[in-house]
Amino acid sequence: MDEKEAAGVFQALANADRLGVIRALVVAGPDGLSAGDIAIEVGAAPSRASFHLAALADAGIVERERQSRSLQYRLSFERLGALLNFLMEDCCGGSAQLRACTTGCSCGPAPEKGR
Amino acid sequence: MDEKEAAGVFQALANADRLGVIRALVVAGPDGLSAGDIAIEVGAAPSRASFHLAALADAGIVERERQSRSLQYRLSFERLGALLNFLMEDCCGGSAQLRACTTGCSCGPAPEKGR
DNA sequence: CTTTCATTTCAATGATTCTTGAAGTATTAT
DNA sequence: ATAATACTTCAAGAATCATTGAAATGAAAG
Repeated sequence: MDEKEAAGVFQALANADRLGVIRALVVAGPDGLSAGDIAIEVGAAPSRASFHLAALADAGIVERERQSRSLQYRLSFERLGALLNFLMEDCCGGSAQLRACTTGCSCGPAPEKGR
Repeated sequence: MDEKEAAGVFQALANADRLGVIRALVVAGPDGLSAGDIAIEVGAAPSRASFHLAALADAGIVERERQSRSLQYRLSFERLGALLNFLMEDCCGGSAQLRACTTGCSCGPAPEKGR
């Protein structure tokens, strides 16, 4: 992932509705949620929800699959993880200082360079 | 950090020039860089660099301090770490699945909820 | 085959964001 | 004081993004 691609993924995260979608999809688990349920969950009209889902799908953050009438969306943890890796490693050089500020992660010592 | 604030910080990261600024500031270390040096580093005209630096400063990602004639910018690792925490913990509920996709971090087991 | 349901796409509009060059502000040197 | 340096702010225009409601598509049911 290069800077331009990462910028696109960050752009996809740069919206409260879309972060709400992600939160809902994490809660929903591996089965995901239908577009309609997501729309209700974030309190947006169908076309608005669809617009935001398309932005997330374009960025690769969500994947969709038709399930009879409805489209089921689920989160791409791989993609989200790749973005975090870009920021931590490629952009910030695995900075120990940044690592230290990331309390959500019970990290051991910084990994060796080039692993 | 709530969804709206996080969206603002993601917006600040949603630009290749600004990611370049961050990269340059990580490399520069704790002393940071002057606005002029940053402009050269990312290959942008002064006013354009200033515009992007203002976006980063508004989002709290960089801090600045006058040093004689020039303004010295440095990265706020705290702020960047807080964003990563928001995504990992508040938004994604500390998801083991996301953790597993974040190879940059040599994590042990997921931290207990509410630590 | 027509209707219904679920969702997307379209079109129009308004709001933000980005870029550029010119003008303005702060700080130091002569 | 004047000039030079280092930035920022402003103004105008182009580009992108978001919201709304209406129309179109795809899948299933009657």
